[in-house]
Parts: sequence; structure tokens; C-alpha cells
Amino acid sequence: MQLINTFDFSRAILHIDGDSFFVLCEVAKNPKLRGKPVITGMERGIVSAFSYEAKARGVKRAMRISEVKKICPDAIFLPSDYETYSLFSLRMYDIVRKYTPDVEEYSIDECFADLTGLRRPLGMSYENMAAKIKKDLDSELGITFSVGLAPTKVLAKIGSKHKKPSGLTIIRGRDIDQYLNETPVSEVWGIGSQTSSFLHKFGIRSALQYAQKEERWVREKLTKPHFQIWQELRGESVYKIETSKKNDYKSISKTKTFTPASSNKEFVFSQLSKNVENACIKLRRYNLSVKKIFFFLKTQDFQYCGVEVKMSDATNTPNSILNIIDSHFEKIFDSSKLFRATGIILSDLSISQARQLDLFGKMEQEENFSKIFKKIDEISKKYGKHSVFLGTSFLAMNKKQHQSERGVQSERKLNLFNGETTRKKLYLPMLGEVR
DNA sequence: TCTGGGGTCCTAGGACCC
DNA sequence: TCTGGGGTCCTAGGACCC
Repeated sequence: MQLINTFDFSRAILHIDGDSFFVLCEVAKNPKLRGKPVITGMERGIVSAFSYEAKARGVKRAMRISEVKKICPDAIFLPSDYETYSLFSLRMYDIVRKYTPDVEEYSIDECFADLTGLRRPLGMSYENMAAKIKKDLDSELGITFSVGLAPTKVLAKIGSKHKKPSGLTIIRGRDIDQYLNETPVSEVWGIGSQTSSFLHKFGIRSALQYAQKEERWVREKLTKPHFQIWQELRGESVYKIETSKKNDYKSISKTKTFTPASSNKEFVFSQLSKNVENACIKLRRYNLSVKKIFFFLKTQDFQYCGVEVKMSDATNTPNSILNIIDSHFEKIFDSSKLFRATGIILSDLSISQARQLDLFGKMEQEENFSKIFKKIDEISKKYGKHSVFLGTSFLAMNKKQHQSERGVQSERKLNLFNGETTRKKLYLPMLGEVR
């Protein structure tokens, strides 16, 4: 194949991937865990991340905790501690930024960096930069990373995946074919199961076979994202490094599965109510308001039924959303079915702004709610999330809440509530509106 | 993969307009 | 009422990611 890129690095893109990130953060927190089969995700009942020791025993992603106990009785289960992982994540980005400002915070345990043009200023080869960054990360954070260096993002991803854990893989222009030949097309970043099986029909199994297809064929048979991947595989960099920090959302969603499944209408509604409250908390944190909602119920046999509603005015308070949901809830709830989860997706988001009063005083009411929830956000900041919540969420709050939270917070919560009196006093008026 | 939770982007096709 | 041609905007749903 004649690659576009005949020299080693037209661009030097680094991809850094934390090894079993959540678990290694836990080990860094508590060194006694080192060398043991550690598993995170306890609060969800399924495996989220697992140590290499657990992997060696046959533990897999998304496995049920109960399954794990059978094959690995000495496994150590931990709840996810996102605050700690986020701190490690920030430190990871900062260490890489000591070398270049062009860092993309791709996910909690991954980032990309563009090293192009830094050989002279830093006085070292790209290979040495990659090795040094990895060394800094490993030693400063006490956890290991797998690193790939290549001319494009897609190739750098292949590199970091090539040798794990703690690998450093350099894919020079002239090495591309060799690495692509070893990589199944289904493992390429951005090629999922649908596209893989489509490509299989044409005899394309390796990434190399895909990269060698004629441009015309790719353009005709596939869509833009896959065409871009094809370009990237051939060493032509089309994906830029996104250095801007994420500070807004196109959509916000909250879904929660509960066990056992339930056909109790009030209970299912309260689950949804809690999700709505959580989604609105996030909405307000980013100073956003929503105009379109989609809420759904998931039955025990994984059927979804949902309703989408467009609102005439943007809101960021749960009660107005719950009012709407309440008027459509009958349509999707069926007491002869068992439900296992509820969810809400907020889309058509915009920056919240002061609204003008309309003739009917509706806006004024919305403004007042907004003020109330602003206060509630302050209280939550002080006393912990869900120190105050809507009456309609009560059934959902009550149940699991205390197990997963730290004792201190629970106590405070109880004080603030002091039973049901406080809640009723605060929320009965709204409750009346909602139900 | 018998199924947890949170996102993004792209495209086809309909609605509507000239 | 039908026929031509061309454009924009919006939405549903697919596909993919961590």
C-alpha cells in the first residue's frame, strides 16, 4: 500500500490510557489492596472495573457481583469513588500539560496530546517525549498508563491498546501496515459491531484490509465518520485535538434501575421523580434550562415505553417537569407489567436567563420556583445531596439511600428532615400540584 | 455482553417554502 | 390540480464511545 504518509511523524499524537483506572486509583489510596483481586462498582451490583488479578480469575466487565463471588470468593468489592478518580484524572492532564498545552481531556482515564513540533523546543525525539511523559505519570501518580504514539488519533488509540498494562507503543509511518494487519477491524476506535459485521460481508477482517479499500468504495458504502476513520488509519490526520474544556451539554439524562422490579405506580413514579430531580440539579449546576423532555419506563423484559414532550417555556425546576410527566404517566404505566428502571432525558438545552413576565403570571410562578430551588441547591451544597427533596420522590429516596452514603451525611440528613414533618411542610403545596 | 449509566454525532426523510 | 426544480430546517433513529 502506498501511504500518504511516508515519513515517520507528519504529526505526533499521543494517546494515554489509565490501566484499570478506577481500581489502580483505589490501590494508590490504599496500598494494602495491591496484588489482590479488586473490583469496583459495588453500588451498582455489577463489575465496573477490575484489577489484573481479578481478570486472571475470569472476571469480566458488567458481570454481576454475585457471579464474581462464585469464581473469585476472595474478591474485594469497593463502591466507586468518583471524586478520587477525578482528582487523579486532573493530575494526569496537568502532568501532560507540562509538555504541551494541546491536551484533550477525552474521558476520566484517557487523554490525547499533540506533540507535533516540540522536538526542538524540548530537545528530544517524539519517542523520548512519550517515554518521559509515561514515566512522569507512572511515578507521580503511583498508577500505570498505557501509551500510544502515532501520526493520528485513531492510530494512537491502536498503539495504547496494543500492549497493556503499562505499555508504550510507537507507530511510525513505516510501521502502520504491520500494526493494522494485527488489529481486527472491530477493534478500531469508532468501528462498532454494526459496521464490523457489514465489513465482514466484504471479507474485511483486519484494519489493514479496511485501510486498503479504495476511497470510492468507502465513500459509497459507508458514512462520513467511517470515511474519516479510513483516512486516519492511512496516516492522514483528520481528527483534531479538542483542547476546549467541556462546559455545556446537548442533553442531560438520568436513569436508574431498581431491584426488585415493581408494578407499584407510586413507587415507579417516585423513581422517575428522583431522576428528574437529579437531572435538574445538574441542569442548574451548568446554568441551563430545558425545553424538551423524554421520559421512559423500562419493563422487566427490557421493553421501553416513553413519551416526548416539548414545552413552550424553558425550565430548570423539577416540579414543572413532573407536572407534565404526571399528565402523561397513565399512557405508559401498566400495572400488569413489572418495571425495572425509569429514566429522563432532557434536551434542547439553553443558558438560563431571566424571563419576562407573561400576562397570566405563569412566569412569575416559575421564577419563584427557580428561587426556591436555588436555595435548595445551597442547602445541598452544605448538607449533602438530597438533604431536601420533593415529596413525590419520597418512596425512591427512602429505600437504598443510606447504605451507599457515608454515615456522616446520613445523620445530617436525618437532622434536617427530622422525620416527615419538614418535608411535608415544605412540599405539600407542590405535591398537590404534581399529583 | 443477557443488558448499568451518561453522552455525542450523523443521516435520511418529512415539512415547508419559493 | 398537476407538474418541475431547488433549498432550508427539523426530527427520529442509528451507531458509537467511555
